[in-house]
Amino acid sequence: MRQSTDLGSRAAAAPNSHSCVVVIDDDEGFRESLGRLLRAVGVNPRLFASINDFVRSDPPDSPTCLVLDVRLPERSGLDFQRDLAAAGATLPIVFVTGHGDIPMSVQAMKAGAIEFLTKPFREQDLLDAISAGLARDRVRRQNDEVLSGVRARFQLLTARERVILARVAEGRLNKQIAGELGITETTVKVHRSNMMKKIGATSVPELCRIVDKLKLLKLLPENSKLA
Amino acid sequence: MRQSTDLGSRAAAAPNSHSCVVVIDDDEGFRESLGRLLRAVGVNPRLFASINDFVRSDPPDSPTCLVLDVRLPERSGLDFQRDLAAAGATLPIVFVTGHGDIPMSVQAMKAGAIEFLTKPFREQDLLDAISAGLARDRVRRQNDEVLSGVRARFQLLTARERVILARVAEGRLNKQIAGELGITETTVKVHRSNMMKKIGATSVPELCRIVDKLKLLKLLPENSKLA
DNA sequence: TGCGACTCTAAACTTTGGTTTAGGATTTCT
DNA sequence: AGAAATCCTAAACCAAAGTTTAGAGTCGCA
Repeated sequence: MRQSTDLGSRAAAAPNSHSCVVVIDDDEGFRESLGRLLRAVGVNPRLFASINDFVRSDPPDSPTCLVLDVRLPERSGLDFQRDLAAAGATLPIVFVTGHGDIPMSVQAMKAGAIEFLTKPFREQDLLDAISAGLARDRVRRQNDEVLSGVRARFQLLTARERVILARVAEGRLNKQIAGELGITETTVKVHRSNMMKKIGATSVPELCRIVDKLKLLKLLPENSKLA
Repeated sequence: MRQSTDLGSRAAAAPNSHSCVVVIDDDEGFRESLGRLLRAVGVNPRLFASINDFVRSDPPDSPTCLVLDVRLPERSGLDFQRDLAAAGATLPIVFVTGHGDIPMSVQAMKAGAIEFLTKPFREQDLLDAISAGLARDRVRRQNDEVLSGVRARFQLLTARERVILARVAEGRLNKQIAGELGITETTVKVHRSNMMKKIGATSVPELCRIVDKLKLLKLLPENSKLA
């Protein structure tokens, strides 16, 4: 039977060399055996006995997938999942547990877990889930990069330029903007020109796309008092 | 204990009068008791003994939530969920089962189920899930309405106008479009003007938003051969 | 106090967008 | 064959966008 992902496939030489699989489980035997399995398919896992051990370690700088036991000595895996979400970290999580129940699995999946496996499980199922998790994190990281770039350029804008940006993206004419802000059309044109250069847009549609990205992060206070 | 949703709350007189809760379960006793519960909180449920009974019935025209047993005589609830998704119907589903396991619940949640409850369950948990499902379907229906309107207007466009639409939304100048299509700028202006009227946009940003909605439905063939 | 950033303005100019009017050529359907 | 839709074009015109140059007023901060 063919597997549909790259992990565990002989054809994939080292497509995951720049990825990070974190295993957190208090059972050392399981941890080590999982470590061997992962190394066998070409990924270099980081093994931890507890969540705190992981939290204290260096944060990974490559696409990451967590393999997490639900029942852990300090915090439970589900609690940790909630904490991560509250902190804005959306790391993909594959839960693995020996003593799970349906409400647990449902809660985990509702909170965005990639997979919820019960021991014993088929190795390929875990590898597939990890592969999916890494793929998701890869996409998230790419989006984050783009977004942080846009956000940085937005920070370069003056208060006035931000207002102009919003109005232009709404489709208002220079004349209308000038009237609404109580300034002349020439001034609007100057601000607009400077804004477009700073934000890095060469056309209005391009500006719209940038604004859409910013809005996803709620960075624009919609209608600020600056108007 | 206070409930966080409208269902089962005394304050909600009839906020769900225009909604449809479909119960599919082969256990008549359970079906009827669930029906009484739902009527008690102000919703008028439709009860079915099998999936085929529901499929043969009139499709609901108001926000809908399915309450589905996983194990059913003909098709399993999970199979039905997959069939619905394949058919493009994204009805919210609340699974209810007496004989579930973790893989089942994980599969259901992965496929977008609202909730997966095991009998016996707390009534309020079910009501909360139904309420969440109805809310999701309400949002989906609103989006669908907007989208079908946009799609209908897009269908009014001629082939040429659709090309112009795409280029304008990309930020191309009339001069560039004319050059790329091998026609004069005047012609582009005429097509563009007609296109804007037909699609119902009064500004380029407005056009961009419309195009974004269309792209979500993959209606625009990106780079068509008409260029 | 003085520098720098921000905001605003005027005037003159070029480019682009948008509309109208008045056609010609082609295809499609009845 | 005739009507309708589509696609194309020209000329002329007005509105809007964008640029440049040059300068004035305000504010905060070193």
